[in-house]
This record gives sequence, C-alpha cells and structure tokens, in this order.
Amino acid sequence: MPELPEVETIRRDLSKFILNQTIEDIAVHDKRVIRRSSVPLFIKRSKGQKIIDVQRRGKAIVMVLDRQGFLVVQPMMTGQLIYQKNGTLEAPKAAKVIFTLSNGGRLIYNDQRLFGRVYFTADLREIDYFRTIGPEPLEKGFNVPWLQKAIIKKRGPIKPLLMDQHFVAGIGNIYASEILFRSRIHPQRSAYTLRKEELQALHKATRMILKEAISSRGTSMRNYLDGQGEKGQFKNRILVYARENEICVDCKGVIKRFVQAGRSTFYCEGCQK
DNA sequence: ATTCTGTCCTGTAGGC
DNA sequence: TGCCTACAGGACAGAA
Repeated sequence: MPELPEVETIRRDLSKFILNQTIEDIAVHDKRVIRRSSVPLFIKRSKGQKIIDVQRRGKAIVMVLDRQGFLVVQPMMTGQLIYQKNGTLEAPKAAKVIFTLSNGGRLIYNDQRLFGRVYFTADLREIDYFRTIGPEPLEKGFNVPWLQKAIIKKRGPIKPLLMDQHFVAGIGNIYASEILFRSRIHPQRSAYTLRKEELQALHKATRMILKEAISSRGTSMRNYLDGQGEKGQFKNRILVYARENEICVDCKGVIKRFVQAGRSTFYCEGCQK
C-alpha cells in the first residue's frame, strides 16, 4: 500500500500523537504480522518502553524506543497505522495489533492482506531491508550525477528499476508511473540509455511529485488511510495511474496499461518516448 | 550480476 | 441475485 508520501504522512501524524508515550499494553490479534520473533518475545521486548522518536526509511516506519531497540512497521500493500485518541472505541475488524499508550490513546495496526510486518529489532543493521536500501529521493544523495553513475550497468527497463528499493527508496507502483509521465520517459526505456537531459527531468519530476503527494497527504486509491484514519487527496492529481483508456491531459493521446515485472504500468503513448 | 516470476493473503469490482 | 475472474500503494526467494 503506502509508498514514500503515504508513510511520511503517517510518520508526521504519529509524531504529533505518540511521542513520549509509553507502550503500556500490546494486543496481537493475528500473529502472522509479527515477524522475526515469537509474539511473547515481541511483547516482552517492546512493552513498557517509551517511544522517543518516529522516523521513516523508505516505506518503513521506525519507532525509536527509550531503553533499547526499535519498533518497525512495514505496511506493505494494505497496512494502516492509525492513532485513536479515545482508547475505549471499538477496534476495527482488520485490527491485527493494538498498542495501548500511557496517554490513554491507542495505536492500531490494521492489515487486510496480511503482507505487512511489525517487529522489534535491537539494531536496524540486522534488517536486510535497511542495510541494502538505496538513497532517499528527497535527500542530497539522490542527484543527477549519482543517477548517471547508478544507471550505467542497468540494462533493464526504467520503471521496475525506479520501484527497486535497492536502487532508490520509497517509490512504488503509483508514483513510478506518475514520475515517468511527468518526465516524458517511456516506462520500457532501458535505464542506461537515458540521456543527461532525461535524467535531469527524471530527478526533478521525482522530487516534485513526491513533495506534492506529501502536501496532499498521500494517495488513497483503495485502502490507504493516514495516521488519523483519513484519506489522502493526491488521487485527484494522478494523471496516468489507473487511467487506462482515458485521454492524456497534455497531448490528448490515450493512456495505455501493460504489465511489467508483474505490475500494472500506465503511460501516455503520445508524450512518453 | 541482473532481471523476472511466483508467492505470501483478503477483499472488491466487473462481466455474464 | 450469484458465480467467476482479474486485480490491488510490496518485498522476498528462487529461477532464468
């Protein structure tokens, strides 16, 4: 589900509500979302600790605990992390883990498809995802010279590469299509053939789209809800994703869909070369 | 080494 | 109404 803009929105929301709260209780309603340890060990390591920071890396939320370690949430396709101020309300049906906090509120992890993961780790470097993930696209390490160097040996198509978390962090299926549309680059272009001007356009479009999507609090196509349980508004500004057979806003051409690396790709056949 | 396919799951939308 | 198929914001292991 959530890509960088959605996870960043959740991170900012949670920072307002759960910072400096102690985890007083943890109820696990489905043990399948707890990875890397048994449920009792997960509870033993996390319970009683205070959340002193809420960070994001790629599409993962990292809650820093005061005494030791980190509580990591990767929502994957359908995970939601929602803060409820009133802990007496009934939990939703999809609730898999419920954290009761010292301020009386609750942090609820919902996950319809159960692809997501919630776990404790003493050290983020123990986790392959964090050890091997690429640069953050909104930070300085993501720039045109880096892109020029990074694509040299990449003969595969640019769209799956943009979604490869080892290449660059946080971009998923929606934003990959939107970024390439704004860059005027065809999703099947072999990455290493992109010229400098095209990489400049790609770099600029990546940063602009992600920033605009964060400003709109993310994209709610189906499941996504922010840290307060509200929808994001970027769906209104999506130009190609899930718009097969619609007319391009720029060239009046037709938006096409095809399957690439097992995922739907959308692009305008008129503008993207 | 790089790239692609199948898999883990549940729910919903659309065609007939 | 129901039954069937396709598809869904991700990340891996294993295969090509």
